Amino acid sequence: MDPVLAIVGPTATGKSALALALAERLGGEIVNADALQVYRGFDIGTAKPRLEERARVPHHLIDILEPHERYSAGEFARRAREAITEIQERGKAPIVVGGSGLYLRALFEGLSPVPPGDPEVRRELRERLDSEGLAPLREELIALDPVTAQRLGAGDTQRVLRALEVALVSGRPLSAWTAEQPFGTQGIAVVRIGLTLPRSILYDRIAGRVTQMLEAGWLDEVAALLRRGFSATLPAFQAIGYRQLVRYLEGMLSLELAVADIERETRRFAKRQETWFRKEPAVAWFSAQDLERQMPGVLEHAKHRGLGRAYG
RNA sequence: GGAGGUGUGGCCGAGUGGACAAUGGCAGCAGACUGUAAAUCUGCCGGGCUUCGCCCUACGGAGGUUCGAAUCCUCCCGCCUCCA
Repeated sequence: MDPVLAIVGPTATGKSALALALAERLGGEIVNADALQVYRGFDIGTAKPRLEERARVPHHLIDILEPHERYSAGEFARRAREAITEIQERGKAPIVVGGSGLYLRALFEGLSPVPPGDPEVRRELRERLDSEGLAPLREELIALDPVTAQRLGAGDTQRVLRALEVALVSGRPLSAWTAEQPFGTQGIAVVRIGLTLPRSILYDRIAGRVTQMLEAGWLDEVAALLRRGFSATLPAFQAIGYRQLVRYLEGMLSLELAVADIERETRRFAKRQETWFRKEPAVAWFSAQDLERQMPGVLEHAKHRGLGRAYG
């Protein structure tokens, strides 16, 4: 079986556009590797491909969940594998597109088989965090899983809670699970194409895109979601932009400050994505400044790396 | 012309005699990341070094007081407000 093509890179570089062009040229189908485009109703702020674009090429793993439903790297990897298999059975080329590094790693390298968490335990930990603070929880983690505790930053709330949850639910430390079957032991073959831009250009694009999103009715979108009764504390509402616009709608923040914050957080996010993908193995980087002109190089690279059958 | 205020590192902004190369934020740079990942977290950020430390230059400018000054005094320069 041919390897799977993956388009990676920071936000606002045009990954979706490139994927669409490639899919049309090659008779491919797109598998979305984005943590937020899965949610119905989160459209504008997630830069979700438009319906018209999705009509041109099949897109998978978009609009598959309601905003209150839970998604995760593992869930993504399972669904993406299914989608890839189906696409290949149809004789089409799967093209995975997304900027969520962990999700892509989960798909292509496989997560360690850590047992599922327990919502009840998670809720209790959350409550303890609110009442006692992080320090005692961290102490407990040091007792239950010193290896992981050592590894984590003292203030890393999210990971401390997660590690504690695993240890409490499974009776084994997270470090034991991951040691047993580390990343990479159940991977699938992939050819990675990376899109990149000089910082200054990328930052300009980010600012421009925020403006465009607002003009396209982003505020109405957020207001509509809240009106439907979805809690602003849902993970989906913690996404960049959504959390700021919620605060604006609640009168806690001026629109001007909200926009500035959205741009800033998006820039920082893009930087984090670059850091992640930079160390990712065998990414072939292409300039995102003129995607059309990059096509031949991208196709050539894909062919070289074993995508001959579908791309020949 | 008179009265008052103010001048801090790329920017904003704390600091009013020693613990100050100077809180914090922004901007910038680098990094971590195993099921919430658009999340969560970390480091650097005046200059130079042999970088858990040392040296130099620094808080508008010049002097002064003091063992010691971003912090007090004097003069000068810039900016702001009010009165004329």
